[in-house]
Amino acid sequence: MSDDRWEPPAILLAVDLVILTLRDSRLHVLLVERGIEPYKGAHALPGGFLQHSQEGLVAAAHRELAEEADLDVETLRLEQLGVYDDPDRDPRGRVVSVAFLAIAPRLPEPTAGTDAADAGWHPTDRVLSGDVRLAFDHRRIVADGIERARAKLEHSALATAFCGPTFTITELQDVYEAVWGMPLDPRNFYRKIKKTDGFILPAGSARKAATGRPARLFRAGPREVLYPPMIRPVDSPNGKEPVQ
Amino acid sequence: MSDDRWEPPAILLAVDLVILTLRDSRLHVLLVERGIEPYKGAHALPGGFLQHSQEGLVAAAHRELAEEADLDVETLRLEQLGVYDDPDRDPRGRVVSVAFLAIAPRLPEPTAGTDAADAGWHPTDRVLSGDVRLAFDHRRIVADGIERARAKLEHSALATAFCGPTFTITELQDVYEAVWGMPLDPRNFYRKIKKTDGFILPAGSARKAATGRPARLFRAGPREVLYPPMIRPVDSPNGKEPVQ
DNA sequence: TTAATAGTGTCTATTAGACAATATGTC
DNA sequence: GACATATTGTCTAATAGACACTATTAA
Repeated sequence: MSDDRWEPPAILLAVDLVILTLRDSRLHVLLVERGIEPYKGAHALPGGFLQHSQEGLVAAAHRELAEEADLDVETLRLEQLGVYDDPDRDPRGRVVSVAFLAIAPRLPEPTAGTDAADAGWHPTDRVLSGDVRLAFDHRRIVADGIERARAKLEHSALATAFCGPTFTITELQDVYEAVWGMPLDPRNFYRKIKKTDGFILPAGSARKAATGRPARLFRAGPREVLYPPMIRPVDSPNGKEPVQ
Repeated sequence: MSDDRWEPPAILLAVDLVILTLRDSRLHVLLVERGIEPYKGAHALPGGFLQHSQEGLVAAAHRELAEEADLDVETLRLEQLGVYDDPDRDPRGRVVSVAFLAIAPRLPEPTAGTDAADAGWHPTDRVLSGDVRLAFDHRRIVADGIERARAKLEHSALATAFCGPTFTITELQDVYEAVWGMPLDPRNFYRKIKKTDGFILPAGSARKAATGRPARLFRAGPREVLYPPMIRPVDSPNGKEPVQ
């Protein structure tokens, strides 16, 4: 610990938010355009410093999201993603940032707030590929957030958080396909979802049909943890052969 | 973000360490006896404040571990466990703590360092049950660390980190049984482990036998991610609580 | 009717789980 | 020999994956 004359180090605490949503069956992340230096004009995750010593991290995250993107944030469930503390990650000095992850259903285009020149959804693949360049270490944070979402889709009912209050099983499959980045067999998916007790519940009668048979509607069920889990087809994990 | 006359809040950053090991087939956690207020004399996780503004979190964790428990810490791989930021968690003021998790093979009894009156291994069940009371919110942190270890045993080769350089399959099973807290069938376990390519590699010939047939020796293989995963028998699909 | 999507059924290869049988050491 | 633990084998129920088939709407 410390002796009595020890001087607390000057370290700033910040929060960064990875907000993911689905638009046109593609995974998108919420980015702002930075209005101040450093990285002025560059894209970045919403976020900022804790404002006073009693402010909680989650409270700060909600505040920044409201300030920068004017999103209705009450319904978002923030989950701790990790701490980013590379001493050189911010040119202003030592900034330790706690990243949060949240999943949003289809939301209206956010309006720019005060601090950020612009806020909007960007396809995650354009961020990961480097086509959209992010300030600080935010690309890494986005990558970590996506990987977390992929993993959580396997073991939790997180997928329903991407959907509105009611949804079809095909819409739910769209979520899995977009986040996992791979196609799934609709028939096996349907069977697996319906056999997982408490994952989804019937919600009224059928609806929707630009064409084809109308789909039944469901809503999120009480089950949070999926057991057995949804299985993410092997893309190429750590060197396992397709078949022995 | 901030305007130019904004005063940085006085927030202290700390690290806490959950070091788990196996002793007599029971899961143990490393605790120190606090030598200073608050909670002087109580058990607590090793940890402490960042000492200067350029010190990294992992570096601080290593330093504290060396100071307080005099453990050879070079081989420990620290993994971020989470951030604990309840404004009331420390009576001295606002202390935000980053917890790390590490798994240690059987280690010698640690010797007390300078800051801590005593350091030693304590069975985790006595911590979780409340028989051993911890300072601050450290009981919660230990619980989170154990749950993380349980989950990681399913999908990673973490179990080998509990073992020495070489081990038998039965010893590996002991790890799973102790961390998961449930018995496993040795024959099915044996088959499952051996069919997972790259999990373990043969290491010399047989050895060890107080009684019974000598077991073959193995060492950790290159595989880090287990696919398909080890399956934790369902005893209660305990839900994960949302991060506050 | 056709087109298009929703939903069901069926077969097969794999595997988790239960547990018998055999191997190899010490006493 | 008895005993204890390690290792292999075998049977069965469950299920992921592939895919044919039926159902229900709009045009």
